[in-house]
Order: sequence, then C-alpha cells, then structure tokens
Amino acid sequence: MTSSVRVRIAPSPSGHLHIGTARTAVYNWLFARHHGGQFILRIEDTDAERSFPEYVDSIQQSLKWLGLNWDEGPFFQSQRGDIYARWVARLRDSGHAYLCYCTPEELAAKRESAQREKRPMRYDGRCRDLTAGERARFEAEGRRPALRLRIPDGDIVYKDIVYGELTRPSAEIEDFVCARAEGTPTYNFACVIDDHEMAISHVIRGNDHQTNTFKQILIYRALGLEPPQFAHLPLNLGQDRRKISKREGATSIIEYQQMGLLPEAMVNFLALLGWSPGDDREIMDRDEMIAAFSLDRVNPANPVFDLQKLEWMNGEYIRRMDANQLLTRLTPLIMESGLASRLEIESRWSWMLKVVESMRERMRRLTDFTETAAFYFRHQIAYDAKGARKYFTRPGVIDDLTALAEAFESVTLEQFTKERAEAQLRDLAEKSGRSPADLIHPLRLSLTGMTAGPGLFDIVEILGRDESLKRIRHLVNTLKTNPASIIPQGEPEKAK
RNA sequence: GUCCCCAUCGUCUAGCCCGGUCCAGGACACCGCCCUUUCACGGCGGCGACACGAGUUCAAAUCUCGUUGGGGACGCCA
Repeated sequence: MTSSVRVRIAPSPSGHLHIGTARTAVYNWLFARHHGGQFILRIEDTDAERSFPEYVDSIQQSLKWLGLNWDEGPFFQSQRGDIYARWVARLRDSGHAYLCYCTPEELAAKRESAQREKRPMRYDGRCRDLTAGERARFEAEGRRPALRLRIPDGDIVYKDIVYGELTRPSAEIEDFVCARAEGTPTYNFACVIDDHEMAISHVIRGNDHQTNTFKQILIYRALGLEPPQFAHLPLNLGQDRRKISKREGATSIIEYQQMGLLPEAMVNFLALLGWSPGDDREIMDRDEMIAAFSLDRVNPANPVFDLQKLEWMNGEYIRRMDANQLLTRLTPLIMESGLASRLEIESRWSWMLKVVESMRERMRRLTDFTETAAFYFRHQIAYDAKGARKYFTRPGVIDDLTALAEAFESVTLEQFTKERAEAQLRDLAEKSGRSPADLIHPLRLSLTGMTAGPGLFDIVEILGRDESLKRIRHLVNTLKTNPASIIPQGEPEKAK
C-alpha cells in the first residue's frame, strides 16, 4: 500500500527510552501503520554534552523490544551538519533573519534583571536593525554573530489534529536564534530542516512542544516551505499529578522490562493512555489497535500513569499466552535467578510446562514466577513462620503426615497422579475423623514452605512421588527432633 | 510573573463536535458474596464522577463566559 504518511520519533540520547517518549513512539507507529505509511527514527544528538552513544543503543533496543519497528533510520543529526549549513545560509540570505552580536553573557544579564523585576524576558531586538558600520564595529571586537529570525507581525494560527485551532500572537514570540555563533542550528531549526528533508507529513509529539510549533511554522514560512500537519499529545503524569519523575520509580522502558512486563502489554497500555477506540475494548492486539487508531480520538487531557492497571493488563496477556511461548519468555529469567540452567529447562520442557501452567493464573509480572515458583526447583524448603505455627502445631499432625507419606509410598510411580493423591488424602482424613483441610494445609506447607500457591494436588503431581515423600519426611523428622528451628516461640503475633 | 493548553468515578476512559435516549456506560483499584484445600482465576453485587458559579435554552456532562484547580512553554538545551 502506498501512502504519503511519514512520521518520526526523535529521541535525544541523553538517557534510556523514557516512558513518555515510548508512548509518543507508539502513537506515531500506530498512525503510520494505520495509514500504511513510514515510521522513521531520528536521533537528536546535536548536544554533544548530553548525548551518549550507549543511550543511542539502548533506545533502539527498547524500541525493538516494544516491537515498534521503524522503516528508515536511525538518522543522526550530528551527521547532518552540511545539510543544516546549506539551510542556514539560505535563511540568512532570505531577509527573514538577521545577525545578532549580543553575547550570551549580555543576554544572561538581561534575563536575570528581567526576572528580578518580574517582567517576561523576551529578546529586545537590539540587533534587529544594525547598520553596516555597527556590524563592522562588533566584528572588529571579535564578536561572532548568531542568526535570529525576524518575527513578522500578525497572529500565527494552525490547526492541531488533537487540540483544534491554536493561535499565538507573534508579539508573544521573540526573535529567537536559529543558528548559533558557530553556525550550528538550534533545535527548532534543525527540527524543521529534518522534517522537511525527510518529507514528514505529520509531526506527532508531546504537548511540551506546542510553543515550539509556532516558532517552527515561522521557520517554514521564512524558508518558503510547506509545514507538515501537527498533532500534540497530552503529557502523561505521575501518580502525584506531576510530570512523571524518577521518584515514583520507573521512568525508562528498560526498567519495566526488568520488572517482568511484556512488550505487548506495555504497548497496549501506552496506547490506551490518552487514546481509546471509542468502545469498551481494552485488551487489543496490534492489528486491532492499528485498525482502530485515529488521532482525533486522542483525549486532550493529561493522563496519570497507573502501574496497577498496567500490571493487571500484563496478567491478562500472561493468561492468554500460549504455554510454550510463556515458558520461552520465562527461560532467561529462570536462568538468571539460578533456579535452573538452560539445559535443565530444555531437557525437562514438558515438566516445565506443567510448572508454568500451575503458575500462570497467579502471575501479573514474569518475575512473579521466579519469586513464587522457586519451591519447585529447590530441595531445601524454608517454612513460612506464621504458617508453621498455625499448621504444624496441631496435635497429631506428625502422625497424619506420616500416614500420608506411607499412603503415597504405596502407589507405583505410574499410578501416582493428582487424582490418586487427592483420593488418598481425603480417604485418610475421613478415617482419622479430620477434615481434608486439616491435612491439606500442613502438606502444602511441608512441600512449598508457603501458605498460598498453586492447587495442592497439582503440586504433588508435578513434584512427583519421591520428591513429595522426601519433603514430607524431612519435615516430620524436623518436627520430631528440632521443632524450635521452624516454629517461632513466644506469643503469637496479633492477627491483623 | 507572562503566554498557551486541559478539566466526567481515587485512576484510565465512553458520552461532548451534531443539547433531550445519561438520576452518566466500561475498565483498574477497593469492599462484599459465590466457586474453593490456600492464593489466584472466574462469576455476581456494591462503593464511586459530570470542579465551581453564572448565562443561553422548554431542556446542558454536552453550547458561552467567569472562577478555581492542574499541566506545559518562556535558553546561542532538546
């Protein structure tokens, strides 16, 4: 399909891919894919002081992780100096800009006094109409001029796809710098040139750029170029309704990746943060989102980022995922946590699938698996203290567990299933006049060390007859010889 | 401080452009019940919002103005 839609994401490599930039990328990507257009990656690394190659890498990796594949780029602004130089010259000769010899120090002083007097600081236009003689004198002083745009009179109006008609009187805009004294372009200028050169049709970016847009439109006009369409996105806020910041935790995409979130869930969640398909759909796959996406359904109000909802959505994705696929995703995590090696995982794949199946409904993050399924892999069980006091202190519990172990042992390996184990346990409970729960709880604790987790008989079957027996007998033995080591002494803590 | 933008449940939102069908719908979270060996999942139910004030109109969440609140921008940074 051919389309003239061309959009871009233009991160600056001063940090990892920020959650806000990621959302902007999602919207751009969705828009491009919906229209069969191109999605372009441009790295805005003109500020050498704050740009680092490792972030260039990290940003690309995060974008790939999210599945936001780009069609062109990455282009680096730092490598486009010639292009900018040509356009700077063109602007200088256009008559729409002038040389300004004010030094940064002079401007800083003015800015300071303006601030002190609580006046708005705007460039005063001192160099607007310099005579040739005055220019010569400044040059003789060794001053190097910056290039400022001469702001024309009249209101600047454009139609934003999200916000509608936006107006700004030109009196509100100062004669801003387009090229520095060294000849390099400032952000607004480089941005316009790149968007033009790359034939960008729609600039979709954060609302923090809204005032830049007026300036950029002026640059397009000064250069005699046709501006693209603009769509500003509301900025997402943190829980405190402030700009999302480090203090509330994760601001970069890799942090969410490390938290055990799935890229599909992340993209889905980000897309819904400020946009809705117009109906009640929430869990949407990529194709659905692409088909439904439209910029004029973007809500102009700033949304608050809600981690709980993201985690819920992640859980939904985990539940819907194919077990093999889920295990594949879990494999690196399992290896990292030392629960099992790749070889161990792959050689017991079908057993691993059972473990995963027993866990999936209980997971919201992938990391929940390594945290709560560890008992499947470790032979040494640490018993939950409260649980131990509650379930291991009942008179007769030792005899019950011993009897259960004997019952399990009497079954052949082939016949040792969860149904069989359950029948045995219930049978035993009935014979000894106890409720099944009286046996179930201590058994769970003896096998897993925990009071919560997967269905008990699933656990028994997955662990297998011998491992289950081993764990029960180990517990019984400890209870007989050294109960104090697992049952906390003293007054029980007050129930909350 | 100046300018710009925004304003529906705690949160994400539908509805707003084209007033009546909205004593405002869905989702997350929270609470209760059911299922159940625990935790989850699932099911059912509950709590919960049109920021405020004027105006227009037979009728306003929907249109207008103001107030308040929130956000953003005010660099030879991007």
